[in-house]
Amino acid sequence: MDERQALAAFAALSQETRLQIVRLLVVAGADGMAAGALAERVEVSPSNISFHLKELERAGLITQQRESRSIIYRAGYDALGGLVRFLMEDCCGGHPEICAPAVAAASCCAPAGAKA
Amino acid sequence: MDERQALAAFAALSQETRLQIVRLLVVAGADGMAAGALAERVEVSPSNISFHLKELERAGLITQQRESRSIIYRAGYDALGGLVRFLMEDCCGGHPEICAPAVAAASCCAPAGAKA
DNA sequence: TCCATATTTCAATAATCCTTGAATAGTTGA
DNA sequence: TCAACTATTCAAGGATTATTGAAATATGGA
Repeated sequence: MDERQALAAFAALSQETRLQIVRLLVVAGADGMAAGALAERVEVSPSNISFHLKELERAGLITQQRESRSIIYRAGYDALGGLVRFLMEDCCGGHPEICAPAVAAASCCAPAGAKA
Repeated sequence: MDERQALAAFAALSQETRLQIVRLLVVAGADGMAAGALAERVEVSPSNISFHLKELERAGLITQQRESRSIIYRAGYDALGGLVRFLMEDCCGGHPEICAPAVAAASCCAPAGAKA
């Protein structure tokens, strides 16, 4: 992840519809969701969801895969992780306790036993 | 962290100068940096850095504190952590191994021994 | 008080982004 | 092949955001 990619990713996430899409896909996990299903959930037109999905893909935050008539979108967990890493690089000047809140945040779904 | 705050935060991070500011402050830790020092490092005019610092503060990502003539800015690690948590909420549909890359990302500066 | 330092505010211009609806393209089953 | 379903593309208009330089504010020391 370089600065250019990070900027594109943050820009992608700074729009309501797109942020909702990413969050839905993050929850959906490996199953992903079809474009139409996403459009229903976030209540926007097909053409509008398509516009935003393209933007998210261009930013590298989601992937697409055709499955019969539908196109399934999935969260790009690697890219999301890379984004967090880029933002927190060399953080807190050697005093880990200072940025503990930020670090702890990502233990979101770690299996019991793994700690941040 | 609600959606409104998250959108403001991502919008704030989606601009080159502001992203550089946040990254510098994340590295600076508790010491923070003065507005002028930031302006020098990212090579923009005083008025421009001021504009972007205000934007970052409005988004809740940084804090300011006057110290004699200078105004010292510091990263808001709580807000950054909250942002990550918001993005990853209920992630990966109950399959933690899928979003492991994202979770691992935030072990950035964890003290030796802690791992994600 | 006067000057220098450090930073912010303001107004105007330039650039970018979102929404909308109609038209187009790919896939499937009859 | 035809019709239905699913999704994307395109162009136009409206709205938001960044940059610039000059002027203003706040602080500290002579």
